[in-house]
Amino acid sequence: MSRQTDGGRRTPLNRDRVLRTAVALADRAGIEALSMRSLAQELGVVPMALYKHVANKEQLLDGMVDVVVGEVGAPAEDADWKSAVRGRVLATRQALLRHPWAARVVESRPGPTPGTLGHLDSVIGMFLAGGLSADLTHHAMHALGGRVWGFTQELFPAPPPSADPEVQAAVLREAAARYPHVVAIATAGAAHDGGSVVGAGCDDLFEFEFALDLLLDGIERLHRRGWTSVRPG
Amino acid sequence: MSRQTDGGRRTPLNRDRVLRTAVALADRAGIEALSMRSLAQELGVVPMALYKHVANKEQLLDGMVDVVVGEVGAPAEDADWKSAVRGRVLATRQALLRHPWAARVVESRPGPTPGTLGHLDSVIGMFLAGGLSADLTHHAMHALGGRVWGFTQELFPAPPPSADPEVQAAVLREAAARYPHVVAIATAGAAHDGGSVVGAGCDDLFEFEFALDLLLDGIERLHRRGWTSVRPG
DNA sequence: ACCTGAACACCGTTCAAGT
DNA sequence: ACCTGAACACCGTTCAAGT
Repeated sequence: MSRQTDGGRRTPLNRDRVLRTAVALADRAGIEALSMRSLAQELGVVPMALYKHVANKEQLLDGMVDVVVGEVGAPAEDADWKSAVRGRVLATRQALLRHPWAARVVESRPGPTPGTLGHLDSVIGMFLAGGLSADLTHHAMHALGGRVWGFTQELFPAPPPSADPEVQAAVLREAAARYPHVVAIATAGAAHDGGSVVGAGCDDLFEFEFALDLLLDGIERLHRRGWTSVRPG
Repeated sequence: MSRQTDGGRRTPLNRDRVLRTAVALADRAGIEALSMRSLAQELGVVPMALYKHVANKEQLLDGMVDVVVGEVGAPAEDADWKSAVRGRVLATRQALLRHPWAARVVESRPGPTPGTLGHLDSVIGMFLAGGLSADLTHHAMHALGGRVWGFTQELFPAPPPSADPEVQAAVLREAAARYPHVVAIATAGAAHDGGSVVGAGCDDLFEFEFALDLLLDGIERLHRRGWTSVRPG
């Protein structure tokens, strides 16, 4: 249904249309369903036609990342550095959440794209504008790591969604014997989500902000102390 | 050369030999060179023979992860919780550094393996033994995120290794115009590595410990304050 | 200038057959 | 019980040819 039917003549391909269709296809069918061949079919075109607009699949993925990065709005101007960074990171998180495949693809890129470099630049600029030294800012960026992109790789994405409550109980009993500590904190920490104990997810935003604030507060403390890295030259 | 030549009769395959050969092949040739077919060839066997010992490639990767996790030694017993966790995390880091592909594969697994669950269990046990509440421990584990595995996904793995110093200078000049903040902290922070400014890497262990200690210190502070998560039930 | 067809060298996995 | 051969339904990418 999304196939082009403009009276036998197709609107000519261009890089932008290729990238946007790829993003839409990955959103709908999952990133594993995105191949040069499936994307070509989606565009009503033969696979080879794509290679006039993207050099190869790697460059296609780079381009898709920049489409998503482009969806992050402009940074706020007025606030202090800490809430400026905080806000920007959380805004990036929102953009990435709209495309479930995006976090994984960003991680998999072997190097920065223009879009991701621009994003890094804007976050670094906030630290520097707040008076942090280039040295502290450098390490702060490393410490934030994946969180600058608005995601954290979780220990494991989702707890197994077992339907039968009897099976759940049996699984839990066996797990408690083998991994007592895991079960202890899973049942304690997940209580707030209201669901069944074993299948309950965590409050992702809470966990994300918990770690983000732990890091930002620590960085602020170092900044106030005039911290510098003392290392052998 | 590594092909079996035991007088025409092959030593029978078993799961352990399949996994260890897969680990060795990934170490030597890279994870992208590991296919069911290349692994079979390495073992002097037809691809289908592997499927008697691992259900599919996913299970092969799970098994490889557990081989690596098995290389992490036993945890230290006596220390306080903070240095116990710190030591265990750094030991895990060492094991993962021996297998460059391992961090990426751990990240890519859709769920925990017995080995990774056991590893999580031991780290959680250290927090609980130190008197942290299950609640705080839960969030602490989330905050540590990938760091419990001994790695952090870097912003980007490696700076481009450009040979010609003239090209380097030109690249730097163009980058400085477009991404001034990135260049500012790259040149400041990388100075300690002694190499050329643009191609210098960072001190990975320093960055890793910087973030790890920021988190552990923050967690310790919350613990001393008797922190609890207050969330709507 | 832009798109196509046919082909190459790969994948993971199946099935039915061999020893 | 364990391994094999042939085949299936895929990949990304090339080359030379079409319009």
